[in-house]
Amino acid sequence: MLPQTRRTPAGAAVLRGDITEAIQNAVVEELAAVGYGRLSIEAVARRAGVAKTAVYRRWSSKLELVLEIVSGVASQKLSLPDMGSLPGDLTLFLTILTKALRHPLASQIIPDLLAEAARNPQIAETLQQALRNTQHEMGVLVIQRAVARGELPAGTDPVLALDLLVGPVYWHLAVARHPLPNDYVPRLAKAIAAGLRG
Amino acid sequence: MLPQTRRTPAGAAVLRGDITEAIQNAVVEELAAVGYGRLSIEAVARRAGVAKTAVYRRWSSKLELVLEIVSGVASQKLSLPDMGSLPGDLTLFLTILTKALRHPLASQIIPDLLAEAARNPQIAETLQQALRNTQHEMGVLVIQRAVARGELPAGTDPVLALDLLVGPVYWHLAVARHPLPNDYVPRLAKAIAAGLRG
Amino acid sequence: MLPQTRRTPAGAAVLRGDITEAIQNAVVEELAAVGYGRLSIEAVARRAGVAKTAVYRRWSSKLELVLEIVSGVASQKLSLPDMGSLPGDLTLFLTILTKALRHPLASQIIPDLLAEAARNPQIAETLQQALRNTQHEMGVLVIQRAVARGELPAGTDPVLALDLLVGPVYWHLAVARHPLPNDYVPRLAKAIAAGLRG
Amino acid sequence: MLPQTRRTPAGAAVLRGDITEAIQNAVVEELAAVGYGRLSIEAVARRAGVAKTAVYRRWSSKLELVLEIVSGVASQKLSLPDMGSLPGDLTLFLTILTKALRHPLASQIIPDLLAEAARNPQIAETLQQALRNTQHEMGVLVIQRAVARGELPAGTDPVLALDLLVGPVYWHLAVARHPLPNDYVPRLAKAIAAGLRG
DNA sequence: TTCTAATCGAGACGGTACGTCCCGTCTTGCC
DNA sequence: GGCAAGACGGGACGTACCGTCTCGATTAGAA
Repeated sequence: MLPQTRRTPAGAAVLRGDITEAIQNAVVEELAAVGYGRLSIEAVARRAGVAKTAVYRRWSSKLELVLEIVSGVASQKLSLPDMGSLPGDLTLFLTILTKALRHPLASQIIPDLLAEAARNPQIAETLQQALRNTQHEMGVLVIQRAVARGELPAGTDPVLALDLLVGPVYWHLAVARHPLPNDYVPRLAKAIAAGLRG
Repeated sequence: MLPQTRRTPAGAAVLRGDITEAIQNAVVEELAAVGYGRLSIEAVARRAGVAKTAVYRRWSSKLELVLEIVSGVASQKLSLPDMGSLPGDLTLFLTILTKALRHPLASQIIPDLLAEAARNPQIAETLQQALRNTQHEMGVLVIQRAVARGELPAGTDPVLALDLLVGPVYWHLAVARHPLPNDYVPRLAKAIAAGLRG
Repeated sequence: MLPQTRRTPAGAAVLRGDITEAIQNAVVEELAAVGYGRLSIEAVARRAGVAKTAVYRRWSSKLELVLEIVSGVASQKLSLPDMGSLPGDLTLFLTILTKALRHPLASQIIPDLLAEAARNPQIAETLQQALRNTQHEMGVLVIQRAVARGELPAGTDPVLALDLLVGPVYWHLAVARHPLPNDYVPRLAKAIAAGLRG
Repeated sequence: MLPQTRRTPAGAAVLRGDITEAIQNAVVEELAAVGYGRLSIEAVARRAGVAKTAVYRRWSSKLELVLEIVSGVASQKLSLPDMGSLPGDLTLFLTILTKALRHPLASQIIPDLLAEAARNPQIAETLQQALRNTQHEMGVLVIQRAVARGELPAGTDPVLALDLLVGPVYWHLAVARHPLPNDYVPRLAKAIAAGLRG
């Protein structure tokens, strides 16, 4: 039996149940293209090859639409393997972080959502949770391991440590928007390790 | 002699020539309120208590409007007095930076413009220049002084140093949007100094 | 089954499909109020309680809008029952004419459209057609009947006759804007009959 | 001594005191071109090659501007020489009337002012006076002479007579906008004389 | 001759309407 | 019942004029 199909005027055939997925993909692309502020259900539906009613039947506003997608990403708790030493853990963490921040969609969408979070508490809260489930947990884990190994003093402030870990890379990539120079990650890892120790 | 005034139908009296200023203030407020993407000339004019034509007579698009304002801020080259030692210079720099980033309008507008810069090269370029004239120059100055004093090795990378200087604070305040804990600035200054030294 | 309705934000319920009619009524009222020259689509939409787009979806200019309405009136070909004698026919004709010209909207709109016709050929043409379908055909009919009855000579010029029939009433009501004195219609009918007979 | 001149940027030299006259000419031309409803002081000033302030210093509104011009025309009381017989007087009167109504500016402006009079009492009043000073007085004179000569009965209604005199010509020229056929005036005069007599 | 007052142009101001383009909402009718 | 199609009200666009108002320059006549 053939899967049920629908035909758009352009002739494209889309699997029936894939409408939800098509919309969500379209949302991500639209977010990257025009940002949250200019994102419109109309454009999302157009990009997904779907009628507006199909979108509104699933989500009642563009806020809901975006939050559900961000939440989906945020809920993936990441784990960080133990590399045996603070510099090793730092290097791995920074490598993962730089890779994530260099992903084209992420680098377009994240600053936009952060900006929107400045005026929309629901987006802010969802993003905080996403941060907590990713960078925060991973970063704290790195610090705890280093303290346990005796590489860092017991009173090391995880908040300050996290700022030192994530801030420079975020600033360099997402704000200053420069490419990473050679050996950036290991040199940064070394500096952070020294900074936290001293 | 009284200054010449104009009277709006509503009876408000506005100093002539202040129209330009009123518009620019309105732009800043609108940017903070709704962001660049949703900023409309119509709303700016309304908030400034001015006719749309008065805006279009001065700027031909909302991009020009915003760029001129950002450029205005960016052109104020700041100087940093020499505090005599690296920790002193770092503390002063971080104090200025945290104060700037905690300004309500700045904390609303900067992330928005950064997000917009991801898809608008002109905004990106203008922001880069603004950064260069402020954080960048000040930060490099701090490093050069420390090298001259022998507090840092001659080969210290100013790029990495700047990322360490600005990144954590920006991340903490503008991204994570948390208040600064006690003694944050001196502790961060100490950690950065240690990190840069070795 | 109840008729389908739409609800405006103000709560008014308007029958679907009546939008076209509401717009046309508004056009007539606006024409009477401010004339063709100052008629604006915006005001029409406002008066009709309808969005501007709803107007532009139907007509592309105020000229089209007005022409369609005038054409609508013009297309109603009127017939004139035979009263059996020239004075009778004349009286009936003049009665119908005076009634039409005393209608408040007509007396406001007709002079305005005539004035506009002096500089707009399309309006002029449409009005000519309207005249032909109403006064002209009826008037010629009256003359033909009288000739057939032997009340008027065979060579009676219908053009001159029509001018005598319509001109005085139009002048009195629409130009001089005076009310009709007592017995005006029968006295005028008698004079015209005598005049045509020679 | 040369007359004092002023120079416009375009280089045209205009006699100083002629500004008033230039404006009034421009008003007449604008009235004919766009009608009262769309007439604007701005366009008048432009056509006259004069600044808007020069107009507003003399008249406070376009109504005043137009009324003064119309009044100027209206104040010229016309007299009609006695041709010795009713047909002769009628023919002369109709000849003058048709000549006036065929003047290009008149045929453009009169219908427009009549239309405007339907919604502006001041214009209506001024026009009535103009009519009274021209057609009305002349027409009544024709009737009175004919009564005195015994060509018309004593009880002849001057109002009805005037409608018969002016209406057909106005209708034919200004409303139906047709050219006058051959012998129109004498044939019309004959018909009117017969109509009034019988 | 200098001053003052009037008048000129030029043009910025607030405002209204233009005709267009999207948008979110809602209804309809096909499948 | 879900879907597309599309009309609806609404809002902003950027433009074009308009009447009002202010300005600086030029002129004319009085001091």
